[in-house]
Amino acid sequence: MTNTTLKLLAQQLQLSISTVSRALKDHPDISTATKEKVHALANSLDYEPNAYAIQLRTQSSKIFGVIVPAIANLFYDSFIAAIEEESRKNGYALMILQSSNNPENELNNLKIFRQNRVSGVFACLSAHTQHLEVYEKMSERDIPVVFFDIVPKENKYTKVRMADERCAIIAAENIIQRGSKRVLALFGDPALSISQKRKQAFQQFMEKYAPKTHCTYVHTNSSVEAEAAFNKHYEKTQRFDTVFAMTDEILIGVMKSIQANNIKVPKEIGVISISNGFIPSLYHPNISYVETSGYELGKLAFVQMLANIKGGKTLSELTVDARFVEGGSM
Amino acid sequence: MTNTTLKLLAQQLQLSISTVSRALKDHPDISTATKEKVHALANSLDYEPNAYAIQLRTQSSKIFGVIVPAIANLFYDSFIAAIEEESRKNGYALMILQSSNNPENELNNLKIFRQNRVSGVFACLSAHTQHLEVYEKMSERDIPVVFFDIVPKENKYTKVRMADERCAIIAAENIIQRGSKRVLALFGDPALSISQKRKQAFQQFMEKYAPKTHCTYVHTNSSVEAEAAFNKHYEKTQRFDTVFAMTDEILIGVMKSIQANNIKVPKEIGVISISNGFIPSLYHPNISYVETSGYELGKLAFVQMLANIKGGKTLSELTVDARFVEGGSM
DNA sequence: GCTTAAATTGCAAACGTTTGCGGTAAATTT
DNA sequence: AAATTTACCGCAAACGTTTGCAATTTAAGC
Repeated sequence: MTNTTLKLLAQQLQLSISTVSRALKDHPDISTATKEKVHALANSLDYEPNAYAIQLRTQSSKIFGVIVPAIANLFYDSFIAAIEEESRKNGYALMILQSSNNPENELNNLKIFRQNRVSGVFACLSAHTQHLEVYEKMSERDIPVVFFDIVPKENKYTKVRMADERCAIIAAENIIQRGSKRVLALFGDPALSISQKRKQAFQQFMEKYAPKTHCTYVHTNSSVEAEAAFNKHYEKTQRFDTVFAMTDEILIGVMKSIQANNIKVPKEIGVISISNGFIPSLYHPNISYVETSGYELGKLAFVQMLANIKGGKTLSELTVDARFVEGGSM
Repeated sequence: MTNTTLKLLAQQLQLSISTVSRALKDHPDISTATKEKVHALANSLDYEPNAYAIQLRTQSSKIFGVIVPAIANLFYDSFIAAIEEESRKNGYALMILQSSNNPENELNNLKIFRQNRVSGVFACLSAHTQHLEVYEKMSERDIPVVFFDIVPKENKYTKVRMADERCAIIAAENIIQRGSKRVLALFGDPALSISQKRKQAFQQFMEKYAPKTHCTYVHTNSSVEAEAAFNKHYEKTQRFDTVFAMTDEILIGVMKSIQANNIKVPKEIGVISISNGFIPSLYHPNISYVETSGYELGKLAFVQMLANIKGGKTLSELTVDARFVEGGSM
C-alpha cells in the first residue's frame, strides 16, 4: 500500500494540491466546509506529511544530532533522556550516534548529520580528539553546536558542563562538617582534566579549611583498582574514618570492599561520592553524594541550543550547579 | 554560508547536474577525467548530498526508528548500543524515541517515524498498550516492524526476545540444585507477558522437579515494592532460604533489604536473579544470575530487520539464549 | 572519407511539499 | 445596476536529487 500524499487527497476531493495543503494547516483562506472535508479524508486515509518533502521545501529539518561516547552509560543515557523529552515537546526528533571514543567514528557521524541537515548538534568530544575544524564547518553552515560534558578548551564555543570544582568542594565541606580526622580520597585517571580539577579543588579546600585533617589521595582507573586501593589502606592501623569517591566507578569498588569486610556505614566509615544518584541509591544506607545530573545537564544544553537557534550565536560556557544529597552514609 | 549542491558544482564546472551526480557515484558512463574534476571540487567545497532530496527521489530513507520505554535503562541502552553499531555498519542512522511507558507518547513517536518515512522500526511495547493497529498500518505501508523484549502475543509479528522460559528454568534448576527448601520468588508487573512467562515456567518446573520445595510467589512493580515484599516475608518464623529476583529492579530492592538487615549471603539466604550482569556485580559476593544480554538481543533484532527489508516478510519469533553466571550468592 | 558503433554528456520529469500571486464568484457598497 | 470589496481557490515554481532516454562527440571499421 502506497503512502497518502497531498496529490492523492486533492484528486479524490476534486481540489487543488495547494488548497488541500492550506486546509490541513488551517489557513484562513480556506472555507470551513472544505477544511472539514479535507481533514476527514486525511484522517481516514492516515495522511502523514512527508518530512523529507517539507524539509526540502522549507530547508529546516526539525532534527537534532547527538554524539556521545557511549549510550550505555549511566551519565549519558540520562543526558539523552533529557534532551529527548525537550525535543519532543518542541517538535524535534533526535538522531543519536555514538563515537565509542573513536575520532574516526565521530567524523563519520558528523557527516551523517550534515547529510541529514540536522538543525543542530549536541556533541561530547571523544577522549583524545583535537580535530575541531569539522565543528567549525558546521557553525559556518549555521548549524549550532552545543558541546557538553567533555568540551573544547577554547571559549569560542557554546558549552555546558558540570561544575567540577564545586562538586569537589561541596564534598570537602561535608567531610569537614562531619568532623573527619583521616580521609581516603579516591580519584580517577590522572590524565583526565576532570580528575585534575576535582582533586585540585578538593585538596586546596581541605588544606585551607581543615589543615589538621589527614588526607590520603589515590588515583585509580577502575572499580577493581579502587577496591584494591581501599583494601590496601584499610589494613593500616591508623584507619581512615571517611572515604571519598570521585565517580560511580570508584564508589562501586569501594562498596564491594565495604560489603566484603562487613564494615558498618556510617558508624565505622563515612562514605561520600560524586554521582548522578543511581548507584548511591543501591546501597543501605543510601550513600550521600554530590549530585551531577546528566538529566539537568541535558535540560541546560537544550536551552542553549534553542537560544542559539532563535537568537543567533550565544557563545558561552554554562555549568550546572551541584548540590549535596543526603543519604545515610555520613 | 549556503550548502553546496549538485547544481552549484555543475555551474562551476560547466557540466550538467546529471553528469555531476553520476560522476560522484562513479557511474561507468562518465570519463575518468571529469570524475576527477568533479570529485576535486566536491571535496574542496565540502559537498554533502542532501539526504532529504535523496529520500524524496528514491523513496527510501536509511533511517531506523527505535522505541524504548526509557533510554536510561541498563537493558535498553545496551540494546540500543548494539543496533546503533550495526546500523552504522550498514549505512543506516537511528532515530530514537522513548515512550516512558505512555501509550500516548508511543503513538506520537510512531507518527514521527511515519513522517520521516523510516525504513523500519524497532519497537518495545509500552507496558499497558493494546493498540497494535498503528503497527499494523506501518506493516501495510511496507515498513517492517521488529518487536523486542516486550512483544505482542499474536504470532503474526516479527519479534525477538529473551528466552524467558529458559531463563526462569535455568534459575529454577540452580535453586533445586542448591537444595532449597523454601523459596521467595519475586516477579514483575503481572500484566506483562514477560512476567507471566517467567513465572509460569518457573512454577511449573519447580512443581515438577521439586514438589516438596515451598515457593512463595509475589508480584511487585518497583524496587521499593520488592524491598517491602522481601521485608514482609522475612519477618515470618518459617524463613525462606533462597530468593529469586526476576529483574534487576527487583534485585535492587531485595539487596537493599538484605544489606539493611545485615543478612549473610549465601549463608543465610541464597540469591539468584535474571540480569544482564551489571547490577549483580555490584554486590559482595557477586550475585549469581541468568544472563540476558540486551546487546545480544540488539544484534539479533538487527538481523531480523535486515532479513525483513531484503527478503520480504519474515514472520518469526527468535529468542536469544540464556546462560547461568556463577556469582557467590548461591 | 564515410558509415557505424562506442563513449560521453545533457534534458527533463519526478519525488511531495510550500507559498506568492493571480483569478473567479459571491457579497457588499454606492 | 455598476463598482468595489471580500472570500475562496488554483497555478506554477522551487527545494536537491536520480535516472531513462536522447543527443552529441569521439573512435573504430572499411
